[in-house]
Amino acid sequence: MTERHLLIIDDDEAFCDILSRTLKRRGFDTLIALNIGAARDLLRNNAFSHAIVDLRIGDESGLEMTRILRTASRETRILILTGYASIATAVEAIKLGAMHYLTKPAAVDEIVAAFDSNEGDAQVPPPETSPSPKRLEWEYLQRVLLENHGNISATARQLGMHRRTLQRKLAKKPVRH
Amino acid sequence: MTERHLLIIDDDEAFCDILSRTLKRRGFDTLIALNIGAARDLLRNNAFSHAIVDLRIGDESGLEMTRILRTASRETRILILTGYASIATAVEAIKLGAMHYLTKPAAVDEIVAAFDSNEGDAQVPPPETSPSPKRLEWEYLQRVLLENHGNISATARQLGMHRRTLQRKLAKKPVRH
DNA sequence: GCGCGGCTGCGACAAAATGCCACATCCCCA
DNA sequence: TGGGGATGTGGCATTTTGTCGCAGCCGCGC
Repeated sequence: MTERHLLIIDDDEAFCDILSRTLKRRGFDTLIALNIGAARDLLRNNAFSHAIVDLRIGDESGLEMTRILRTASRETRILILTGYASIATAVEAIKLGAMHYLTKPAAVDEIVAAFDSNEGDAQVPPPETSPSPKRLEWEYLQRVLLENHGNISATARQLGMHRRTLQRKLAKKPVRH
Repeated sequence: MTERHLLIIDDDEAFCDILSRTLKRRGFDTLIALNIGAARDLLRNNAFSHAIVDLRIGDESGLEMTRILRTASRETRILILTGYASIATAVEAIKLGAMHYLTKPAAVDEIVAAFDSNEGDAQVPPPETSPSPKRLEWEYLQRVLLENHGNISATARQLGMHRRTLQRKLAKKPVRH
């Protein structure tokens, strides 16, 4: 495997840490930047073959970050990974040269698969099995619930779902697969 | 104004007619194709500077149509316009060379603006609100479906859900928020 | 102490979604 | 011409929702 220097740009430090650690086990050599300034500094002294960027880096824009990465190197494989996904930003990101656009939550396998797709055009077959929609939803609910400090009513409002329904979903155990 | 030859590919004839008439008033010289075959025929004898393509042309794929258009001419400004919008297909379409991706219903002004807009000077802010679980699921289904090249049975297996259920979910239009 | 607003858990019931089986087509031939 | 797989659809039995309503708690200001 060739060198895989990966830069993760996301303002969520805990998320970065976990992602970084996991990807290191997968053979990536990762660095983290919590904002665009930090990323710029790292770019001065490093060349990255891969990058994962969040759309919202604090109050900064991941699209701007993408532009910077692209300017620094046309070789970098840029992956957008965000909880604030929209079609408009996806379109923009791809135009800017991002190679893929995933929404949180996403399995690490999916991230790696996205990076590997088209690499030397050896097509990666789709995984045998992916998380079920139920599983994805459960993780998502947990994440938003955390954002709302465990407030069920607020979470339900934010998600546009009925509080009763959210309660019931949370009461259930996560589906395995 | 330079010549604006526009090809509309959509299986909804009424929609095509209205759109065509409106855009003619805006100075476009439009032709309509209700399916890929018809579009192919028109491409044999015409060169188009612009194209609007629906993602679901009957049971055919707008992505496939985009590929064909791109092959026919690298100059054509291709706009995807669909009621079944998803991030996965948007990413794919832009990679294939579409210049923009709008969701139905879209104002004619938006369409024209999209055609006229030049390179990504667009400032797209990420959304404030989180997507509803339904929306997230829709996006996910579309993504996996694309991975499986549109094979519904395979997608259902991969996701561990019933094929019938997947069919039904796909048949529905995506929820807005 | 008291009322108010917001959050929470939960029962009940109708409406909608899902799981599951069956069948008729198609299409392809790795 | 056969077999295997994919697809579209109809018809149920089950589950899961959407919605209301009600009661209990808690923090806060008067």
